Amino acid sequence: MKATIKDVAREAKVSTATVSFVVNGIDKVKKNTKERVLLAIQKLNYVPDQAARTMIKKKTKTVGLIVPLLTNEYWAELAEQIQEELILRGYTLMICTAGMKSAELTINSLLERNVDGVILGGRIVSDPDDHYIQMFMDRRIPLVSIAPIHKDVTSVWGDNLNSSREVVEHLIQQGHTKIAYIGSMSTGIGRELGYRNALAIAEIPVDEALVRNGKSEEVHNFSQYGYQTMKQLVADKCEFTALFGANDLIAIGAIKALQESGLRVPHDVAVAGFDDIAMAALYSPAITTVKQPIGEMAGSVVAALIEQIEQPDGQSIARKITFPMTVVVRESSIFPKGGYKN
Amino acid sequence: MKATIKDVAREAKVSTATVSFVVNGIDKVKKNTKERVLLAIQKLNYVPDQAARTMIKKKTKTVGLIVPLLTNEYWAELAEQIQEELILRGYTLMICTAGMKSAELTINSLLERNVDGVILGGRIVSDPDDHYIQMFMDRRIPLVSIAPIHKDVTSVWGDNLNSSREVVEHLIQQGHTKIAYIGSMSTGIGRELGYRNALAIAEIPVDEALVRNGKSEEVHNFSQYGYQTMKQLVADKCEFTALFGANDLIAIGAIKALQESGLRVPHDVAVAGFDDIAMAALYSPAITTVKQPIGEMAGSVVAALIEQIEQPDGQSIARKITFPMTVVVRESSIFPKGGYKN
DNA sequence: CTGAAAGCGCTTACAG
DNA sequence: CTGAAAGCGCTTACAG
Repeated sequence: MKATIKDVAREAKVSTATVSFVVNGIDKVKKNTKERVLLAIQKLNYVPDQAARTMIKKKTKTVGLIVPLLTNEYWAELAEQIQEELILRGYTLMICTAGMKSAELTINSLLERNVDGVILGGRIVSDPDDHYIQMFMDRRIPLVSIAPIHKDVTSVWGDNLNSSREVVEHLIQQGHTKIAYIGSMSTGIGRELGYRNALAIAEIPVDEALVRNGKSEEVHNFSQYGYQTMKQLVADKCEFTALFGANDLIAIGAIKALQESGLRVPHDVAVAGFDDIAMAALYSPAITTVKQPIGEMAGSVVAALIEQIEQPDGQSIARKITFPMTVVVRESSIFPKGGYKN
Repeated sequence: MKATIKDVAREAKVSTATVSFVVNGIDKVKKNTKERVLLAIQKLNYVPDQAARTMIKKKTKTVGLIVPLLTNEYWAELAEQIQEELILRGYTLMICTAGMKSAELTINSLLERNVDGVILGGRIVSDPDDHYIQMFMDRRIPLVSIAPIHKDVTSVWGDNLNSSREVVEHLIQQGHTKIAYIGSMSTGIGRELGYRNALAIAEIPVDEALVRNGKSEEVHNFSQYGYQTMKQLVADKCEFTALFGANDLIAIGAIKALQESGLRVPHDVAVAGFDDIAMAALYSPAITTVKQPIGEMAGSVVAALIEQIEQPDGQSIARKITFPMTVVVRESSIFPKGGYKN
């Protein structure tokens, strides 16, 4: 049988109020009493019942996270970090993967459960009209996002533009001038702009044939998209000696395609990706990429959300919080001994 | 102000009990009365409070899933599939990653939220004495696991032993006799036994120097573990022409180490992994592995759990449900033209 | 500091 | 059929 606050009170020979004070860290209880209560809690394996608490407080201490999918390591890691941050602050996380058939049901379940707030990991793919965003806002559910998706929603984001510029500048410094770009709607415009800016600063004209941008509907699977797009680039007989892929999975797919076409990386084509997933270091060749400060971003997004939840009258103007990111140079872009053949 | 059942009762001039009967479709109420109540509900925009209901019914329609971590694609996919199955049956999923610092807090939150049931994805790493399993069982929380971790818990599992035997037999058929094994506590004993059985059937004596088994405490990061262990095998000057890694990440880490040591895969060493994560097909070389039927396993584990939740008096004997798995042969183990050098 | 007691909004025996 | 009432497990003024 599950122990209740009454059982603990009886065991510790105090009132339920005192137990409640101890459990909630309200500093009213004599040290001696407190210890007795803690002992009883431990002995009975007491865990407070959230439902009862919720009924009184009208707060569920639950936050929803909507991500496109979990099988992309980037989102998986973000979800882990966000959960960690939330749990330390006493909140529970409910994860929704918006890429599944059941997306609508999952998102609705957030509403039914009366979550205290929602973190949006990018735009909800199945929701072109921001229908859900509007619904959350109508219900006054605090909202925060990982990408700047709506002018009234505070967002946390990496500085995609500048870090993309930096990684492309790294390729340029390696002697490349014919640099291809493979991105998609869902990797965001910032990375493409960074690519274009780097070329502009170096006074290299952009060859639009080398810029490939998949519409998000087409891109369910980044690595496959990278693979197919690179096959296409090769089939189109495009000339290039380097590639900037808008994320690591795209880059890995592209490398696979290059290798199948008999092109070596980095000897024939240098490659850089984005995100620094674990596989970037493990791949062969190890992939030059950009590392996002996921831990910090998770902390920031959680802090912003909890601020909104707990101080609803505070600053309500939506902010954009931008984090710097770091270029990580690895084998896939390093100028090999003997130089490039082109 | 939100309307309560009392407001409705007053409005309809009945008792709260009658309102409750109407709301819950309990057919006890005279048609006339019922209509009056429905009218009042509509007028007041009454929505029952879930928290209050939960407190009495002791059912939250929520299920917890405990996985070691989310950044392993295998667990991420399993989590996605389980969520999909649950949501279609009207349940919400709460995911806990047991590998984080906050593991204890997260698991406790499952108890606080009074989940109706728990799915254990393998043994909880931080819980050597099955303290949590015991706690769930003590509280009569329906429990189901993805690996056979406890004799009283129904489990769903792939047939590790036989599929491991098959993949090692594939290596043997390729002409290999000196086959190394890298596994760990957390990948389970079945895969190692399959390896041993394959050798035994082929009458190849096991060279224990080639069998490496990390204790689970040491193995936080499979790919790194595979990398280091392979470095060690090479440093130990062990003779082998093939490797069976107990999962794909171990295999990938090992390949990385082999390549750094100047050994080519599969020319000098053939490699096979396990799980068929997306990266297995994308890696270079593509990795021979074993594919688990994750969708079916998720469906099965959810069905077993919901059966326990909704028919607690039904079959209570713990079952072991085993799924067959498929060997997927790819480049990393294919005998190259010209044969092996040893 | 600590306890007795009044709820939070709902369900459910138990009477009538 | 319907109502009065006893909880579910917790929090929180209000006394002492």
